[in-house]
Amino acid sequence: MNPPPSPSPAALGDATDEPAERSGRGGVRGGRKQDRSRDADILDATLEVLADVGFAGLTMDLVAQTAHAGKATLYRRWPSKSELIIDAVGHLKRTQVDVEHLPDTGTLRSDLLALFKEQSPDEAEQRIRAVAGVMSLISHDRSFGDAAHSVLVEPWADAHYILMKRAVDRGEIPADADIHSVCQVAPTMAAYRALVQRKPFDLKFLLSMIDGVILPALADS
Amino acid sequence: MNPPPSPSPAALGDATDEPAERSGRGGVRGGRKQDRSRDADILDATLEVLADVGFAGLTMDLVAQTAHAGKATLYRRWPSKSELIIDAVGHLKRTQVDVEHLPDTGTLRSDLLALFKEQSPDEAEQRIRAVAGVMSLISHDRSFGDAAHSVLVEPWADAHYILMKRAVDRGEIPADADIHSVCQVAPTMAAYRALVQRKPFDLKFLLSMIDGVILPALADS
Amino acid sequence: MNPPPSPSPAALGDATDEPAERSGRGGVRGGRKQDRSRDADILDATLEVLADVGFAGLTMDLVAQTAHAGKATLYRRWPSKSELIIDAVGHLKRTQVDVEHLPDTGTLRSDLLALFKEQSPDEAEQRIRAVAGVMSLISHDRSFGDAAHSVLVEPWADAHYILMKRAVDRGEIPADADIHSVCQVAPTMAAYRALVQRKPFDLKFLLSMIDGVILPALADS
Amino acid sequence: MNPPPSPSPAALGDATDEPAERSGRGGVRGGRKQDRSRDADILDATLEVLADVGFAGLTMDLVAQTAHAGKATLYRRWPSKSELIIDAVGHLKRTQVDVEHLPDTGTLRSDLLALFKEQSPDEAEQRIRAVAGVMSLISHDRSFGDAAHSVLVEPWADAHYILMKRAVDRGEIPADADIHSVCQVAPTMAAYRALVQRKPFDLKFLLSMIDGVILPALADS
DNA sequence: GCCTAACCGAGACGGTACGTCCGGTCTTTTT
DNA sequence: AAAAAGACCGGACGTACCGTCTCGGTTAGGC
Repeated sequence: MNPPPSPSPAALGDATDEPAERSGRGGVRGGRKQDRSRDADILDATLEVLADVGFAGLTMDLVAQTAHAGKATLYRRWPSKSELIIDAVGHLKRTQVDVEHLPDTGTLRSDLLALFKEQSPDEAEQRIRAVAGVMSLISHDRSFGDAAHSVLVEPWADAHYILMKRAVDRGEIPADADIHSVCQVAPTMAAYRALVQRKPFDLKFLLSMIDGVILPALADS
Repeated sequence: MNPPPSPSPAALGDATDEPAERSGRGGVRGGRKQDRSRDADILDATLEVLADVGFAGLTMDLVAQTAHAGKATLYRRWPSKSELIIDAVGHLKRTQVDVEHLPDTGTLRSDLLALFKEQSPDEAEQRIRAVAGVMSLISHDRSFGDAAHSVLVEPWADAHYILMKRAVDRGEIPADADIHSVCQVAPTMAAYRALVQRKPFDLKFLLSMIDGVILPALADS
Repeated sequence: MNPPPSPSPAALGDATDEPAERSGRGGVRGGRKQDRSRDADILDATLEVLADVGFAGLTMDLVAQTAHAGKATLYRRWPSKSELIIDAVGHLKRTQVDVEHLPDTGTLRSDLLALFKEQSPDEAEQRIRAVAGVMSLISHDRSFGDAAHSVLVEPWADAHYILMKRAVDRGEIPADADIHSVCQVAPTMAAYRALVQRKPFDLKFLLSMIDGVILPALADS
Repeated sequence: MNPPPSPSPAALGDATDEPAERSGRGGVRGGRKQDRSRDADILDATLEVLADVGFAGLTMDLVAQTAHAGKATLYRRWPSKSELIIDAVGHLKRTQVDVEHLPDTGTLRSDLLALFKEQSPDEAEQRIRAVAGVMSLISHDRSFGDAAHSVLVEPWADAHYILMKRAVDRGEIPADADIHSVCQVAPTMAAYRALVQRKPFDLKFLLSMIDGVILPALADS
């Protein structure tokens, strides 16, 4: 549903795709290759530091030290602290919803509830705190919003979409329901709650969404 | 529905509540009074700088210079940069929704559309840009989220609530609909769009909300 | 004999001698004064650090920390590390030869020897090590050579000059001797030994100078 | 008088003196030989860079680039930047004084003047600038002082010694004069002038030395 | 002629210091 | 005592450079 949002420092790779364009005399162009395995180390270190000391306490020196890297290595890959953090947040996405093993209880309502209960509160908390801690970056870099969205909302909207599609397939809800719009509601409002209001996405709120908005919106007219 | 969100520089008031504690002889307490007219100048300067260089480029020195004030004058009124900016955002005129003169066209759908078309796109844009520009503060100061919420979402949720209540009253929608939950949907998702995704809250999106979520959710079951 | 070689950060003081030249509206021009007492603190800290860790180990952060100052305070006064160190070396000069109390033994030879023995070997060693440790700066800044010269050679040349003048006055050496040239010999060669060859300025070398060069050059022709 | 100052890259030789310690089976030791012709290229490049940007602006990357060499090639030959520069200075052609063809005009005074006028001002200037430019190294490496001394002072002191010995031989000056000490005076003070004070070693100064110090010191007592 | 090891240019790497900038406090002078 | 101006401390930023290590490729030897 959402294409992989080109995550990482691409500029360098692109530039070296074209060898021997220096001068007419043959293009010697050697040199040690950039060790791309450092990328992941650095991004992991960034997330670790973020979790440890928060955004306010994150410094490039600390990241470099944690990743056992030189600052120059960081700046060779990312032009600024902001870009590094944005990439690191984009790196979070892998740990998310397992679309292959969604709950299948027979009714949409219990499916949605099961999906909510399935996730580890700790992991969710950590993910939200990481993203919330760096909301600062929204004003620095437009693309941060996309990264945050793709981490916090899209996977859940996808999951909701699948659950609703199944409900349509088994005739639980009418085929003409706008499940594309409805599947966005709970994940988006949960993210807003977490990021802006800093209130937990708890069961009470989820129930008000499911029983007050989602299921009524999908019911037979 | 929402209490007036305590808007202003509180630190000072607290400090000056207790004068004359210097010597025992009865309150020597003299000296020049704080010139409260500077408050507005400084807040205006803050907003001006925010508009000019954005949050990332905003410095206290720059605000002081723009307001033709000394830095000490700023810190005498606000304890930190964050608090100043939060106050400045709270200073944005809250004249968004005139609850006394909401549209009344006969159907909920056209009421909602009329409410949307009523607002000046320019003012809305400015308000959103100002708030979005300082989303940074969310990670610094918890209360900023509340300020943003009360500026961007609450007035609209209130308006939606009133319109839906009217629809209930005239029998257009069933009395047992959870209008309290539904009235949050469009304003919240619009704010999320504006703040996180930085996409405009346009008619197309509004229609998908109204026709895909809100009206179905409020229809007879 | 040698005029005080304008030692210190003068640029600022000069600039602020002329008030009210900002704009036509009156020249408000307030602001905290630069605390000149920090100058000496910082120079002392610089010399202390130099003595402790040597030139190679001297960093601006360390100087700032030792002086309990911010780095900005250092850079407000000196434009670079080199300039600071040069000034610090120029600051050494006060501890030197006491021209008022030169030895007076009756003969030039024993006067010169007494002058040599008078000085504390420790202080001399410290002074030489400080200067030698920062000879690096010679290639950075031309004026460093002057500072080193005025610290290491001029006071001694002055002293030698006075001793030789006395010898002329009492008829020990002829009046037409070029004491102005000869008084430079021992101090200059001692400095060269100390700075370039890193050999001590010991008694053996002094005697070879006095008996091999200075006294013969001043003897009756 | 002065032994040839061991000029060159020793580290390599030492390293290759002990081959075949890898495995027990008898010294597999093959491989390409070090291309010693690069040595001179690199030293020349070092001197070129020194002349261009001075010691302060000299970086190993710049030398490598100028010599069209890799940095590893530099460090394979010299263990540090200092050592490279010292070697480069030692590489300066030592063809200053032709001991076989010293002037012989009949008097010591005109011999000394002739020796001074003989040298090309340009070459002398270049040599002094090169050495002065790297005086920095004195604080890093003790042996640099010896290198500078042997380039700038010793050849001239040797020459002066020979001229004075001749003057003794032909009876111009007494045999008991300490010509060993006196022959050091002018060369040393000239070097000090050039290195520390950065003043030229001009005729005026030379005359003050010859007529004010050297000749009086060597005159009959 | 082929294999192997050390060489070579190029440049990424870890580490450290530089000089700049900014937040929040304190000082000087004026009102 | 509050105001404007700006110096002050502390600490992070992004850059530059040293000395090491890695890359792909080249050049001697020994077989």
